[in-house]
Amino acid sequence: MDVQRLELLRELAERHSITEVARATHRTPSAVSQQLKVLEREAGLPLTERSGRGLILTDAGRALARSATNVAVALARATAVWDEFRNDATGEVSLVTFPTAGEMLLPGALREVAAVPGLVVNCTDKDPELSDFPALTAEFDIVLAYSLRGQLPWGGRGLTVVPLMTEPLDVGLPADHRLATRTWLTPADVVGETWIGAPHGYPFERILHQIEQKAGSPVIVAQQFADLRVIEAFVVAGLGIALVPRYTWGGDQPGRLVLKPLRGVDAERQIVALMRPDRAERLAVRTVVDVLRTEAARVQATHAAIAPAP
Amino acid sequence: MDVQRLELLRELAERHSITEVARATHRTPSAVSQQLKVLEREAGLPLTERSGRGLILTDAGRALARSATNVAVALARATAVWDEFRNDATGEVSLVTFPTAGEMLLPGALREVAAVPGLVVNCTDKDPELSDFPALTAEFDIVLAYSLRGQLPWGGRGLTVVPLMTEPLDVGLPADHRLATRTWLTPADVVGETWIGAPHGYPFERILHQIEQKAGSPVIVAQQFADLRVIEAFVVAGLGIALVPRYTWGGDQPGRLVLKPLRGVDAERQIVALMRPDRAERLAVRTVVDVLRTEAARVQATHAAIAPAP
DNA sequence: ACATCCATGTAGCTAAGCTACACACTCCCT
DNA sequence: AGGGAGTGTGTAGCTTAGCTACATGGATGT
Repeated sequence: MDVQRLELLRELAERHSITEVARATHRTPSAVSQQLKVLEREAGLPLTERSGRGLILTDAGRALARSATNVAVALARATAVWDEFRNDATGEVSLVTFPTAGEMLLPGALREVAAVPGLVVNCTDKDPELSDFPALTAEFDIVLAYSLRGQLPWGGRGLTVVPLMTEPLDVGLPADHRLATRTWLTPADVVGETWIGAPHGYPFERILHQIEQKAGSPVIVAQQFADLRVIEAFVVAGLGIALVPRYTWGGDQPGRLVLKPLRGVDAERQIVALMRPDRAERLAVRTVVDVLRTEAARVQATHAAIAPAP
Repeated sequence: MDVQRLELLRELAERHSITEVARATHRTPSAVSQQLKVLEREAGLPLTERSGRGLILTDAGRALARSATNVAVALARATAVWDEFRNDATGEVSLVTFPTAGEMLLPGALREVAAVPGLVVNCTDKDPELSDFPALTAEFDIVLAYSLRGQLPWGGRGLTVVPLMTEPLDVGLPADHRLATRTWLTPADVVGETWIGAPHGYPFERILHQIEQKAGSPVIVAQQFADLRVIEAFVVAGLGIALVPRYTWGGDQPGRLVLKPLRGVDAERQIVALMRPDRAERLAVRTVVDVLRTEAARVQATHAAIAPAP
């Protein structure tokens, strides 16, 4: 069976539209349609069926698309093998990050990457809801994503996930707050406070729910911001307290914002690299991921040194 | 990378000659040569080098050929997936067997296979030396082979090996032999006898060596035959004793030939199905192998019932 | 030294797969 | 209801990858 056609089917499984597949593969929709029709004839059973004006895969189609992924992985691994033979981690790698990880990891990582000649990394930042991370793998080689402990929204979807670090989420307080002298806090300590929260779909929301459950009373969320800088400004202004990622909080509020660890709830997030399995095999991609891993370890070690965990 | 070209490289790794690859893939040598040249240009480094009038693979070429096998496996698995969807174990499967296994397993197995419409099995028999079994996988989908315990001549070569049964090798005696009343024998019992052996490269030879080692004196091998029927005839004629596979000995010498188990040496052989990994994934091939496995179990159970092991 | 077997060039053809355009269908919005 | 914008799918025609047929040059062995 022709592997190109399988590839098209696999793209269709992700993009849910022939037009989109055509755009992604630099082809005409007609060409895609024709090739899928040939594939269907060879298979001898329907792989797609119309649903409204788009079309969706049948069970057989989905199963075949899954196999197609394995083929793509084997193929990518083959090209990686000979890239290794030439020691040639060359090419373009596209990466999308959420803001805080971009700030924390990318500058250091890209400095390392610059040492590899011919390796180009194109970065963008997006601030998606938690559930939207997997969809980005269709567009980008590497997706920096986060999740809370135990929660794996990208499990079972056949994506490759490489853990980079786990980052504690502390409680950010103004320096003159009544709790600012404590070494650590419990849900009961903070449940009565006014909170600066995050919009729906962001993980911090879940931790506030945990605090409510542990303390037995609801928290008061005054504002909801996606941008951490804004949140920090509000905290410093005394308008509330907030959950702040320990390694990521801004140095632009020195002395005016203090972080206190939270005990009794799983207050940490996992930062991972999320990839389509075939793309994860490319030597250039693997090189970038390796750099990210060491950079993450470096950041974590640095913070542990200057402020040892309680 | 084009998978067809990788396939050609893989064939070249096995057949060691462009002409042979061309013959096997129904192409002209020129076409094969051109495609390999394209592959080499894409790879950016030499994959083959001339050796005399033929050519051999470079290290890079071999590594790439190995990856090509994984691609072929993934691809074969994909076509198997949709064959399963259609419940369509159709096609031709070629099989080569050594004589005794062919006699023991194939009639029953092919009767089972006949129940699957559209599944055709083409069988041949060959009586190769032990070391020649792997080469046959280039030509046949399934190779029935045997090996002694602990010995795996086809390990590390990337072949798929499915165990079918382990068959004890007993000592065949004429019915009026002085040892014919014993229930089992030791190396010391039989080392002084005159033996009918097998030619070089056959596994029985190794067991005779083991007998010599255990008993401490050399055995006398009078004749060397490959065909078991001939051996049995010589034994019945009182010209010597011989190692005889327990499940395979002929019923054409009823009462005139008795088998006695041998203790103290590893007197058994493993009968396995040997396949190229990609071919092993074909649904039709897997179906035939499954039938062979159950048939082997049936034969083994039947013998255990009529003559329980000591 | 000649015959033989090999890989590999070159010219030319066939057919797979693309684009461009036209058409049919579903949805949504006024 | 009825366009308009979205979808997938046919048809005609072209481009080119990849094949065959034949010729060439190097290595082997008698």
